[in-house]
Amino acid sequence: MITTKFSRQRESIKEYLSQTKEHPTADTVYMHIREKYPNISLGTVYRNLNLLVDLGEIIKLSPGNGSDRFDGNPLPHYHFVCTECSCVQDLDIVPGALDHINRIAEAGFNGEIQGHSVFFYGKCSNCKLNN
Amino acid sequence: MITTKFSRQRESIKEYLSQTKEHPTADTVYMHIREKYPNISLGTVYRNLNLLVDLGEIIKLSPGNGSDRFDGNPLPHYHFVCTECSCVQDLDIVPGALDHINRIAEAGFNGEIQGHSVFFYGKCSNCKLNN
DNA sequence: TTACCTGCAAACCATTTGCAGATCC
DNA sequence: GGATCTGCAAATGGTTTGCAGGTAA
Repeated sequence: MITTKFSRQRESIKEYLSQTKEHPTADTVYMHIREKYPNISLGTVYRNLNLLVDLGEIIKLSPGNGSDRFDGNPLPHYHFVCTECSCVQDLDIVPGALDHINRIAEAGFNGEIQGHSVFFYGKCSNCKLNN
Repeated sequence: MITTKFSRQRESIKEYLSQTKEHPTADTVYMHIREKYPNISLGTVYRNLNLLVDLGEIIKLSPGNGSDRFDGNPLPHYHFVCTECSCVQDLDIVPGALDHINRIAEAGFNGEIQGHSVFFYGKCSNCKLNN
């Protein structure tokens, strides 16, 4: 069990993440929180982001390209990554709509499939228009 | 277009990858190639791995945890990552069996879905037995 | 001969960590 | 008062890169 004490820095990070749809990197979070708490350090941002992930209050995304990103919505959902501008967007997929792929994967596999992580790639609506 | 000259180091890396099922990290590749070419440098291993990826002869996997891994089989297929021992294994999924998820993702999305990357998580057969 | 390739070492980038002091409860 | 938190700066780990000398074609 993880014990925590109140911290205004952590509160601010949580609030920022819950209100943005940008799926920011740790550094972007740092930039934003610094507007309110100019003395906050990048180390504190990383520590709190990891703590919030451990508490299950936010989610960490590792899309492969570059840095990890963070999502204030801890409920299971899927993400899209634009191959042109690298933006990350939530997808509007019915919860459970992809659960069946675990069974497909489990056929002919001797271990135990417990979950999956999926990223969809392509062009976001902006990049689709701009060329 | 990428132009290349023969290199015994690159040949050796390609051969090692085509023959192992370990999905090794760059460092593991380095260890193995060093048995035959003790003077090879890690930089050269990285350069050749990236070159082979660009040539489409191997595939780079980014399972999120720790370092990237490399797969000598460039044909599209899916992977399993063990949450206990972190091993990576090929899954025996019929080619195309998951193509339909792109259409699920595209419903209600304004951009253009061109592909996806999926990792399945759970316990490998070994770790399933050993507890 | 001239790309391309190599080893080496330094640089880079994202992330983590040790420390001494501050803060919450 | 004691555990948790902070800023700072240094350390870490994975990967890339500049350079000067080698090698394939």
